[in-house]
Amino acid sequence: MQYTVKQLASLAGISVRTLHYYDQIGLLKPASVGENGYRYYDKEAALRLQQILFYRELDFTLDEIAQILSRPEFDALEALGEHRVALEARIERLKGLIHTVDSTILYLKGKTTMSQKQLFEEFSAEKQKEYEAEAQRRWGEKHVKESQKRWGSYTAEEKKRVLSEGNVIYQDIIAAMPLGPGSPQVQAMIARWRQHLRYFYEPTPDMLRGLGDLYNDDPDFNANFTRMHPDLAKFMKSAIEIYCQNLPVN
Amino acid sequence: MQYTVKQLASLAGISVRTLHYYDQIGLLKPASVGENGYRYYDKEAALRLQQILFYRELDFTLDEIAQILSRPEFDALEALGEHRVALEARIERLKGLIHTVDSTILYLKGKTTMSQKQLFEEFSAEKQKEYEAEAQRRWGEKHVKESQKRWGSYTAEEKKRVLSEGNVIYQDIIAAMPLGPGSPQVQAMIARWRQHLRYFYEPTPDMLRGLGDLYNDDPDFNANFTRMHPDLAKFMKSAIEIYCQNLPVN
DNA sequence: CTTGACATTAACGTTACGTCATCGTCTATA
DNA sequence: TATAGACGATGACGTAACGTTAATGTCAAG
Repeated sequence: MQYTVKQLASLAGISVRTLHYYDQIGLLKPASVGENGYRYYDKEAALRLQQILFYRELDFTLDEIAQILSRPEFDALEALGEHRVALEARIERLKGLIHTVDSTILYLKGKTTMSQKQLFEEFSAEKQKEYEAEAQRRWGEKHVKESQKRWGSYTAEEKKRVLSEGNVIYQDIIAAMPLGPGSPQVQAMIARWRQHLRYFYEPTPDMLRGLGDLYNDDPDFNANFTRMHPDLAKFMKSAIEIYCQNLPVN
Repeated sequence: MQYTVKQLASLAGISVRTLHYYDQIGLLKPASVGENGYRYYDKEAALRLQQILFYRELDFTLDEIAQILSRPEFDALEALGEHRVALEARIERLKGLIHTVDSTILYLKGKTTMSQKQLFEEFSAEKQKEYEAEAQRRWGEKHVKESQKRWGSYTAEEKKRVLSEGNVIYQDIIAAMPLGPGSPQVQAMIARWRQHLRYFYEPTPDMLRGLGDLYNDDPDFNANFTRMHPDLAKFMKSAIEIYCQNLPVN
């Protein structure tokens, strides 16, 4: 029994174009081609198509499907195993995204907790000066001046936005604390946090470590972090340490 | 303070090309363009870029991001809410895929015996309740009550016999799959299967079709069928369809 | 003045097809 | 037998969000 493109397509619930395409990339060739150029598929081709569609539904790329079908069954098992891992990673990522969405929603709804607001204000007011003094002791004059300049050049509105972005990050980190400081999720958040710091200055790995210490040792900083979560400062420090260790050597 | 493309790009951790692209599509225009054609960004642009990157990390499309940033904050909330739902749907889908991957792995490992037992237990235990709930949504109360009554009136021994009979039918169908869903052999098995359903309720053609869909769409049913053979659910559906079409008009 | 870093635009490649557009082929019917 | 209409083919553009050359212009430093 032979199928034309239309027949096979409607049988499998796909479009004719898809069959053309699969022929084009060599994934599924017709059993024969008439001298009029028409494609004719046989049952074997139909079965191969079933396999293709099965793996396609599993979100394999057509390239991967070609690999799997060309190699013996053993490769299929291996590919499925790896694919499973990839799917799980995607789920974890999506879960993280949902969480961030949630905290952003909360923030936008103005449900910022008292503690957040406090962190907020303290950063923007005189604490900034103390912070600068502390930073100066730690990293010298140059960076501090830059920090001052950058921060001072923002309007009040902008400062508010920047600080609130920081709050979202901290809230995310708190939520991810059970996963451990070395978990990919937390490490990704640290990366985000590092990006965030650029509003203030260019952070070197050493400075990141220094901040980890600062959050623990400085009473004011420590108080702010503890207000959000009792273990946050400590957690940040170890997460930062791991983050710095995994940084490319450059 | 002005940034060149490179400066802003490395500040934000993105590529120059990305900035070019964002300019091109009008998502982020430079604050000014020199007469040499160079793009210059100011801090306002940098802040907007931060927003863009934030939403981008949340898997919003650039189109959506443009919408969100152009409308007031209220729209952002709405968008985030919808986005949350979409993310959850993606997770559910991925979970289903993982399940299918697992059963396919099991199948390829030749663990069919084990899988039969599992089908067995899941069908007989709580799954029966869920199944009834689903059936209720589909066909209303009457049939379900009848199903419950019939099924509930069997002893454990009888239930076991009925379920194992079902498994035998499915295994027969799997063996006959290469013959095609319209083959007389398979059609005879579908008739046998229909008889078998009478243990649960009186199946009308419409309900048979509904079952075909259910076996494909419901994750639990689908998982059970996929465990036996990756294509069984789809195959059942088309075989049922053919069977119903060839049914005498009464 | 040269060199090297950085800037620009243009254009193709990527994935898996959808969607015309143009044109040839087959089949049933007037 | 002429023709309409269904079906076949190929070609080419469009999609999303950039990556990647390529060719060329500009700027700061030595």
